[in-house]
Amino acid sequence: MPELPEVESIRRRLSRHILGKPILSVETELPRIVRQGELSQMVGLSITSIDRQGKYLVFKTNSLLILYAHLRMTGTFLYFDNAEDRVKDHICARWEFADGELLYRDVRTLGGLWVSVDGVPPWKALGLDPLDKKLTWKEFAGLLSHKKSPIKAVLLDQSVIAGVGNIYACEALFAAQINPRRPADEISEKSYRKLFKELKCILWSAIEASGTTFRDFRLSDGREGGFQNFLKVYGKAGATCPRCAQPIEKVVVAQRSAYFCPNCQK
DNA sequence: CCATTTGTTTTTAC
DNA sequence: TGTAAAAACAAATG
Ligand SMILES: [Zn+2]
Repeated sequence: MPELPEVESIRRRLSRHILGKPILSVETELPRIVRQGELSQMVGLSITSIDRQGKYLVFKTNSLLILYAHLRMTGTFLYFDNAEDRVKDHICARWEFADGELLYRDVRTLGGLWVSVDGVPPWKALGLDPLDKKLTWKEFAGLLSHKKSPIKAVLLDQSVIAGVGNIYACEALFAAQINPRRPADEISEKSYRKLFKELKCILWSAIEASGTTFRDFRLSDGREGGFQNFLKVYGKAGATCPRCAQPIEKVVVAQRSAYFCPNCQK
């Protein structure tokens, strides 16, 4: 499930391979995933930069055209040199360069691509990036602490903080020892300070490890990320808590599964 | 066929 | 009017 670290890992790898190369041809194998415009509009252009906004990827080109992408559950971008073997199944779109090929692969096909020529992004509201160097813990606390919803629901709200998904919300709350069901307005400043620190630490560590491979996620070269080996609670219902050895529980918070230690997280 | 998985948008409720 | 909770939605997998 691509969240901020997985999307960032993809962004970094693609940036090393496709910038400035003319797009010779484009094939749309699953038109349904192109939510706006046509990929064929990109033929002849080259990508000048790749940015990330929350979990969206933003491909700017040497024209006004911008390609936006959201990977949802199982989407990923793959890049292969001409000589390399590559996966053949579940490919939704391909961009051909002189020396290689960019692929969008999506097993469950819930992701989306938007071709925009007016500069209007596909998202309605996106909050701040938790890794924004200018963001302070007090600002972070200010954004969350007036909400009455469970803290986990607020962390997942992309209009508040952009990029955190289920895995890293669970892991950050465990590290900060906060119960995912606790209302956001009942959390102390001290706890918010710890949550902000732990969230950033986990996200940076996950980027360092090239993300988490859980079920379908693969890196841009088809290999797995490494952060799943560092997960403490996500997907570990029934396992013993690494902090207190009590069992990890799985509950539903805001229509999402939440994994936590009832003994450590208050 | 159903449960499960996800983030976002839409709808409903307060 | 605004916020919050719930439902809808996309589609494939086991
Ligand atoms: Zn514990």
